Amino acid sequence: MPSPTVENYLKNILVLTLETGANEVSMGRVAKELLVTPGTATSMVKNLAQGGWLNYYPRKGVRLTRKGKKLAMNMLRRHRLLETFLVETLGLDWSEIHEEAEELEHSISEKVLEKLDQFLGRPRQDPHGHPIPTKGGVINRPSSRTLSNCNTGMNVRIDSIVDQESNFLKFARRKKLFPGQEVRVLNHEKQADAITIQVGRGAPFSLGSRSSEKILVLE
Amino acid sequence: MPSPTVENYLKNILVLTLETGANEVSMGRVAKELLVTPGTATSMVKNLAQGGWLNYYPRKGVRLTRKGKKLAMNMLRRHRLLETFLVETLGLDWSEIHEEAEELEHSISEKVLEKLDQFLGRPRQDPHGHPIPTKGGVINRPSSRTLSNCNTGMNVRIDSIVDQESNFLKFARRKKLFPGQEVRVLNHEKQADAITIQVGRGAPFSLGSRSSEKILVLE
DNA sequence: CTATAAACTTTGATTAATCAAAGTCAAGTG
DNA sequence: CACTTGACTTTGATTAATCAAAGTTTATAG
Repeated sequence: MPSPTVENYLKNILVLTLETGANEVSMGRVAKELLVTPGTATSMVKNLAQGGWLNYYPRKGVRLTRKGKKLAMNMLRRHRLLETFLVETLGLDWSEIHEEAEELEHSISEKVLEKLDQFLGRPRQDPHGHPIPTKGGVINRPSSRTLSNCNTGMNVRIDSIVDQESNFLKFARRKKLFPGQEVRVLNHEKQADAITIQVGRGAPFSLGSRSSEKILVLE
Repeated sequence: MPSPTVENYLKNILVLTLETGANEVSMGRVAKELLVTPGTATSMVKNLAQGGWLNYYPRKGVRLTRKGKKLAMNMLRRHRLLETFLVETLGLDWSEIHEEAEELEHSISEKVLEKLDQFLGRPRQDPHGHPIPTKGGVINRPSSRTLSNCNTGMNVRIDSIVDQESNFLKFARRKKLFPGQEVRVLNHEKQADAITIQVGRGAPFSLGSRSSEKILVLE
């Protein structure tokens, strides 16, 4: 329902708030980011306030409402998934993908996006290393603990698989190593460079450190 | 440069001319196809004539110029390549792809389109069996001769594979049955419902009529 | 407490695409 | 030939997004 312009304003305002830390953004910054004259930004922002996307404090700035933030997060998700697709699947150059995604993000449907996410193996990060918001509109700050630094006896849950290489992902799928799965560390011999785990109630098996470093976990 | 609306008018006018055989299209048909009121179609068509996309003969209809036809063919190419991608790669349902492609075709760049074409293996037909125009804007009328009606001793070249079902395509790829390949018909026993062929200098093998009907060839 | 600069807002105009409704034309029918 | 019908065109209004230029506010420097 919202126009591409609305989507753009909200996405850019979100990015500005994430960048600056503050959650209010001045009109000057908005206008500059969107490459429009200040007058245009003011009148557009009034419409957005009218639509309940954000709160507008004249001569102060704007702040996204919950509704606005949700939409903006979704746009960010679209953008970053598309960038991932363009690099990973189609092999476009890093430098070209931003503009391309900028266009496509407005016309891809929720359904196609979901299929794309699935096709890509639900990546957590885009090619620039930026986190991809979830469908629910949350940015998962990636866990810094990997399976390779868990000790014998620990029970952890898989957060994500860092490697997007398809052979590794196939292997991971076969072993049921995917986000959300419970993993029990049966044995970790640092010297042997091997960790023996059990996924759910499956048969135990071992991984070398190369592999176990790619698996991010939560305790 | 042309707006999505311009692209839509031209593409739909092209499709109407292809469907009806005639190369002039009445305003009534244009308005109905584009789901706008007749007045809207008239004024839009005047703009298009202004831009050199088509010739407008009041109370008669419109006819695409060379320039208009070129753009329209390009839109058709985009549409059909996208439909192919949505079915083949993302596994969307046949029934959903038209609307999706209708949106995406306006925002995908020439560069991404080219990569997509490459990724898909330069398909000749979309999932509905419609031919995909070439980059040059030409529709390759598919050959009407299939491998199933070739006789013993003939040498033919594969034009395209009609079936877009991925298992069949995988099989075809394994057997090197793809557009451009030379095929020698070693034996065709009509009664046995089998044709024995040799692709390039490969080992001979046989196909039943179900399969050989899916392979269009040129003599 | 003014004066000025910078930041912001208002105003009025423009563009593309659309509709509703009124007007016009062309083709037959009686 | 006059009349009706259907197809098409014209007219005038509307909407979203934009700019340029004029106006207002806030902060700061003297």
